[in-house]
Parts: sequence; C-alpha cells; structure tokens
Amino acid sequence: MDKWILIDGNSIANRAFYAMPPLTNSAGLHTNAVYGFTTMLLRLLEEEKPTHMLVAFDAGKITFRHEGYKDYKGGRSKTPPELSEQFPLIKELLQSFGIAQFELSGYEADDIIGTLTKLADEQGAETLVVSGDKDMLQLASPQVTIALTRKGVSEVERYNPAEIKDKYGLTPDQIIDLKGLMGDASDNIPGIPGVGEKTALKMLHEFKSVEGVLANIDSLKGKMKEKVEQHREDAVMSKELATIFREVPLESGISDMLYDGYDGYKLAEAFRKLEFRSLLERLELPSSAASDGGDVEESPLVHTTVTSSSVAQLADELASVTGLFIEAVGENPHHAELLGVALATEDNVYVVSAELLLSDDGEPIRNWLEDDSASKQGYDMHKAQLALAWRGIVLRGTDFDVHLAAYVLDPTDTNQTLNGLTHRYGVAVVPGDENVYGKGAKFKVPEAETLHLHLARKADAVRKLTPQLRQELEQRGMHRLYYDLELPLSTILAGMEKQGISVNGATVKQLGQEIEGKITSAMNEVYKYAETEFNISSPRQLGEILFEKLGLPVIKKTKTGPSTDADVLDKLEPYHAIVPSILNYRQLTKLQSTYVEGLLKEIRRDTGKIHTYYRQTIAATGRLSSQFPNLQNIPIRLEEGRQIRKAFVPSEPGWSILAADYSQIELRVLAHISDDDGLKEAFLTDLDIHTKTAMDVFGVAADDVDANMRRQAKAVNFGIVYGISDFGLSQNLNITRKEAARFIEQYFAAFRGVRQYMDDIVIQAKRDGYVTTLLERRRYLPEINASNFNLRSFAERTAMNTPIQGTAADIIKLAMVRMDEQLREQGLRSRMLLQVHDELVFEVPEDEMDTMKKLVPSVMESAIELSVPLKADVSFGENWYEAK
DNA sequence: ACTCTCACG
DNA sequence: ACGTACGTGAGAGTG
Repeated sequence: MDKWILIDGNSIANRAFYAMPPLTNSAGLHTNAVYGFTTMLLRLLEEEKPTHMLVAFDAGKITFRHEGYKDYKGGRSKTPPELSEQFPLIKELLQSFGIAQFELSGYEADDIIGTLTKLADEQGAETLVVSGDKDMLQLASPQVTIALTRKGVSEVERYNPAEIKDKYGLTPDQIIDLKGLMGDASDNIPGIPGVGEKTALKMLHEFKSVEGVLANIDSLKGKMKEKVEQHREDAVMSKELATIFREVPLESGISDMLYDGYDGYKLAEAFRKLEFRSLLERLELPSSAASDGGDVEESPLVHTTVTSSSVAQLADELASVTGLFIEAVGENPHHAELLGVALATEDNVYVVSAELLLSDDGEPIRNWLEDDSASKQGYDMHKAQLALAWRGIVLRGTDFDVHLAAYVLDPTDTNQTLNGLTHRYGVAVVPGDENVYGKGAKFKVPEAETLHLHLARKADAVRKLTPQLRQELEQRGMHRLYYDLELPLSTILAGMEKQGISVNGATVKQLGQEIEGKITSAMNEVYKYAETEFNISSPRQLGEILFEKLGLPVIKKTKTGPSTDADVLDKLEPYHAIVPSILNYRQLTKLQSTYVEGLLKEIRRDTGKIHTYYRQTIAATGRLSSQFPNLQNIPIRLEEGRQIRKAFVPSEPGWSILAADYSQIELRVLAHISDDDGLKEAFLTDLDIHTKTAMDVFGVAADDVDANMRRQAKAVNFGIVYGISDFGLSQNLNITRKEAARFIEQYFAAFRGVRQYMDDIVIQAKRDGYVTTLLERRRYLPEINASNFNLRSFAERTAMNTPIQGTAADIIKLAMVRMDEQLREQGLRSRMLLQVHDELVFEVPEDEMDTMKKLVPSVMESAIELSVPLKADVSFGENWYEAK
C-alpha cells in the first residue's frame, strides 16, 4: 500500500526554531530550525518508509481567510529574522532530500494538506500528517493519522479518530467546533470569551456542534448563556476560520510526490554546506563516492608500497609530503605495535612497512622523521612520537596534528577518528579501524595490500584535512591556543612519558603485605558481625546483609538496588558496628587492588619505571587525563593511602623529587574573570580564602572563624566553582537544603561580582551556544536551551564551571611549555615528570636544587598575568611522599 | 558491556 | 516540580 507523509512546513520550522538551541554556521547564518527540520525528516524517512512525501508551505501574507476577517493571525508576533532567513535553506534542503514541496498563493499549508488528505482518502493511501497545529486533527480519518509535535520536534504524538475520541470525546469534524467555541489566541480566532477547552468540550459532548450549542442557548445558565448569546456570530465565524479548506486547486498530480529515497552524496553536500557534522556522520556513506554510480567519479587512491630499492625515489619526494600517518596499534602507545608509515604528496601516497623503516635501508626516511626543519602534518603525533621513540626514532618537526586540532575545535567530540573527521569534512572517507582490523579478540592485522591501502587513505586524509582545520582554527581565533600551546605541549608530554618515573617495587610490595594483614582482619570482623561469610566487594551481597538481614534503613537507591556507597555507610554508622568494618575493608581493598597490585603491574622490569600516558584530547574542559596507569589519582587524602607515594622516587642516586602546586588556582581564576572586588582583595592581601569566605558568609571576624565554619566555607567555595546548587551543597555538608540556600545567598551578597559572573556566563552560553576560557578554548553546550530541566541545569552548571576549570588548565599547560623552555635554555638536567592538574613533579639533581626551588614556582606564577597574583608552593624530598 | 564504587584535582 | 554538585580512570562484580 502507498504511504504518504504530508508535512506542514511552516509549523514544523517554527517548532524546530523555538525548540532547538541557537546554532549558526561559520558564516553566521542561523541554522537551528533547519537542523531540527532535518533530524525530523531523517527520523520520518527511517521509521515510516514513505512512498510519497510532500512539504507544504504558506504562501504570501494574504490568504482567503483575510477576506472574511481582517484580523486573522493579527495577534501573532512577527516571524523573527533568525527564522525567516532559514526558510530558503529548508527549501534547498528539501531539494537535496528529493522531497516534493508545494505552496500556492492565497492558501496556507494546512489547506494544501487538507486537500491532499481528501485525495488520500479517495485513493486509499495510508497517510501521516505532521504538524505542530492541533487544527490538523480535523483531517484524521481511518486512513489519515495526524502526528503532532510535542516538546520541540523530537517527539510526536499520533492521533487517529479513535485516539481523538479517547482524548477529547470528539470526532475529527468536531475539532472545528471546538475551535469555534474556544478560539485560538495564536491565530487571533476569537471564539467565545470565557469559554476554554473544558467548557467547550462539555458543550460539544452535549450539543455536538457550534450550531447545536446555538440552538440550545436556552438550556445554558447564567453568565455562560449571556456570553454565548452575545458572541454567537463570533462563534460561527471562528468555526469558519478554523475549517481547513480542502478544495485547493492543485494542478500537479500525486506522481510529483513520489519519493524514492535520497542520494546520499547530494545530501552530504547539503549537510556540509550547512555544517551539520554530526548528521553527516549519521549518513554513514559508503567509503567510496563512486560506489553507487553517483555523479562524483573519484579516481582510486594512487599509492606505492616503498621497497628497499625505491627508498631513494621516496627520498626525493620527502619535501613535498603534506600528509603523514604513522600506524601504531594498541591502546597503550608505550606498547603499541608499529605497522607502518604512509606519506602523502599531492599525487601519490608512499607506504613504508615498519620492517623497512627500521631496517638499514629505511635510514633516509628515519632521518627525515627526525629532521626538525622538515615540517610534518600528521594525525595523533603524540602516540606516533611514543611509538617511534621506543624504537629509537625521535620524531621532530610536527607543525600540524589533525587529531589535536579536532579536539581543540570541539573538545566534547567523541569521534575524532579519521573515519569520523573525513565524514564530517567531506573528504574521501577513511574506513573505521574496526572494519580493517576487527576489534577485541577478533583483532587481526590484514595482509599487506589491504593494510597499505588503509594507511595510504589515512595519510591522504591528513593531507586534505589539514588546510580545512587550519582555516577553522584561524576563523575562530584559536590558532594561538593551538600552535603556541597544545602543539608544543604534545611533544613535551611525550617526552615526560617516555622518561617515566621510577617506582620502588620493594616499597610497594612491603606496603602490600601490611595491607594484606589488615584486610584479613577487617574481613573477619565483617563476617563476625554479619554472622555469615559473603563477598563484601559485591554491592548486591552487601546490600542483602545490610538491608535485609540486619534491617538497616535504605538511605538512597541506585538503578539496581539500595546504594552502599561511602556516603550511605557514613549515615548508617550509628545503627550497627558492622559499618566501620565495611568502610575499612573497602578502603584497604581499594588500596591493594588499584594501587599496590595495579602499580606493580605497570613497573617495567628492566628499568623500574612507570610510564603513564597523558591524554590530551579527552577532557571537555582542556585538562589532561592520565592512563595506563592513572598517575593523577595516587592517594593523598588519607595517611594509609598516602604511604604509596613513598615508592615514587628519583631515577638517579642523589637526586630529589620536587613538587610544586598552585595554591587556589581555580578561585584565583574566578577572582580574575568575575572581577569581584572582595575576592580580588583577598588574594592581593594573601588571605586564607576559606577563612575569608567564612567571615563573609557567617558575618564574623577572622578570629571568630572556628574550624567548622572554615570547613563549611570551603565547601561553599567548591560549590561556587562547580556551579552551585543548594541541593549539592546540602548533600556535601549534610545540612538541610534551606541552610545550604542561606549560605549561598550570604555568599552572593558578599561577592556580588561572582553572582554577576554566574548570571552573565549562563546568558552568554545561551546566546552563543558555547563558553570560552581565557585562552579562547571553547566548549559547546548544546543543551543549554533544552526544555528538559535536568539537561538544561547541567549545561548551566557546566557553563559556570568550564571557564574556571578550563582557564586553570590553560595556565598550567602554559607553565609546562615555559618550564620545558627554561630547562633547555639553562641547560639543566632536571626533568619534568608528572602533571596532576595543579601540580608539577620533577626529579632534580643535588646541584640544581637551589635553582629549581626558585625557578619552578617562578615560572608557574608568571605563566600568565591575572588581576590577582598566582601562587605556587614548592616542596621536595627523597620521594613523592616527602615532597609535601 | 554495564554498573557501582572510589581514588585524585 | 523537576533531581544535582565540575572533571577524570580503574577495579570488581554481574549479565
């Protein structure tokens, strides 16, 4: 059977416009309504598989309805220009989709659709009408279903006559009577004043129609009777206005509405023009543009596998290489397997196997890789640098990294693979690695021919993506962030990682043994109280014991059952002696498995070192993260765990570990960007910031701030940085929401500039769709205008937090680049080893201690000039524990 | 593969 | 009224 979809173009565009967050392309043109429209079309096509499709638009200002009633739609506010400018784009988009569109002077979209549904009824075609306008319900029939948008355009509610009966107790015809009685403010249809949906429905259930009501005025009572009598003509006219005209002269036949799918390449072209990258990805175009006989006849990629005898030929071409791909597979770059290198020039891609590269014959290529003056454009050069470094090749001269650029352009993008980027930027698509290698247990390196083509495609993609991404960085004013900060940092990070940090395995094992004994006794204690043995590490089994066997109260729930986290256990402590034993067991097993056993596994047998890997392209705020192992979460808060730091030692005898950390960097950043006088003053005079906050929040003198007040003020400061909510603070401090709200109120009364900043940044985010850090790092917040309260609130807190956390991240990254420069310029042997968000860790020879104790904090403090001073505290010792 | 818990800033 | 702190990674249990 034929399936028709008829769309009310104006109505959907309107809905999409108001439902979607503001969105503009790089030319500044608004595209949010187009975007919403597109997602709706894609979903309809996928779910409904229509045979015919048409989008109807209103044409011109005057419709035949104005002839009878000049105020028709008079109360409606003018279409904003941000929306009007999108109509041509929508119409163009429909052409790319291959979807018919129609408008006729003097008629509205619903008249066109009404006429077509009549035709559909006659032809027996199953029809779906899509609109945001309830009036459409009058068109419902056994063949015709009406889909009304709900909450934007993402959800629709479907109505057939039975469902209309269910919801309103009316037939589709009676929808016009409903409008006649109650009117419609948005179309300036008057109806009868004082009659809303409730009254109108009651009347219609009794008298069937407007005419029926008017014929039975006498049976109405009091005020209502008066109103109806006074406005009987309005009611009749309103009904007429609400009636969809179903005799529009349509010269075109239904054959014009035939829909036989879209041409993916045409559509991709349209999406690229609109800069709908995520949608481009969703299209999942086959990797070759020529594959379905599309109009783009792409020549197969020219590539040459280099052999021992042709190395010389490649050597001549090295200067014209503008795309480099170094394939190293494996999650951990330190252990990645090097598969080969591909070098793209404008008319060829040279593929070099790992074997050749590392052989004597590969020397010219290795020399080029190491030549700092030979500029290179690559993808994930950080990983490449490590993979090569472990094979004795020092990669130098990177002047562009596509992966890093993609991160800087959109740090929340989760698909920064070449596959994803080629889709988005409209260059010849590189297949996903899973398709070439398989994944998980099925991972397998394919035969040389397949592998080499894959590498060639990647290098060629790098070559083509580089100019596009360069330009985009330039356009957004992010070139300095990229070229002066992130790119140099990536080389520095690789150096730190390759260097590694020495960890004394014997110290770790010793600690492990002590912990082991404590675990056994904690475990037995738990069993004793529980009077049974069970797996304490299983939240489910633990829950059974606590909440069923021992009957303790459930404090909060997770998706799967009652929660047993530390917060809950703290609250359960007064009820049962088993609780502290469980907490103790948890703490000890965490130390044992994650830190003792986890770290031991990562120590290299030959060197006694641990090599973490910093991910520079993950954190949405611009921070680094650390993996394999994570060295940014080594215990410090509790003394038992802190002991593990004693195992982190210098790699050379007589050297020391030196650590320097920023003091209150986030609050200092907040003082700077909010320009709050009180906060700035506090840092200018170097007050204890939590004490100062306590003074202001509790209204007491410095001497009257006790430890508890300071603790609470500290939590308030954290809350401020995170984008405060009274609930969050109340949870953290274990106080009532009211009390928390009072603290926040007091805080904002004292720090008015901070309140202003919080208000402004949210407004800015809603306007621009993103927030920035001091160095112009950008984070998009697509949910900042969501109608869903949760999503929106989350985005608002993120808008408040990201500029603070992100600027702090910018600053320490700057300090790292300067520090690296200083170490080299001054010819120091000291080495930068670790970064822990606001802390840098070095190993330092004895004779450089005096220099470094001054140099490190001085570089950190002068990394950037703010309106308040930056402060870094330095300490040192025989190991990381001592450097406190 | 997902959930829960917990380590850090 | 809605249900919450911001940013990460790792290990254990469970399906």
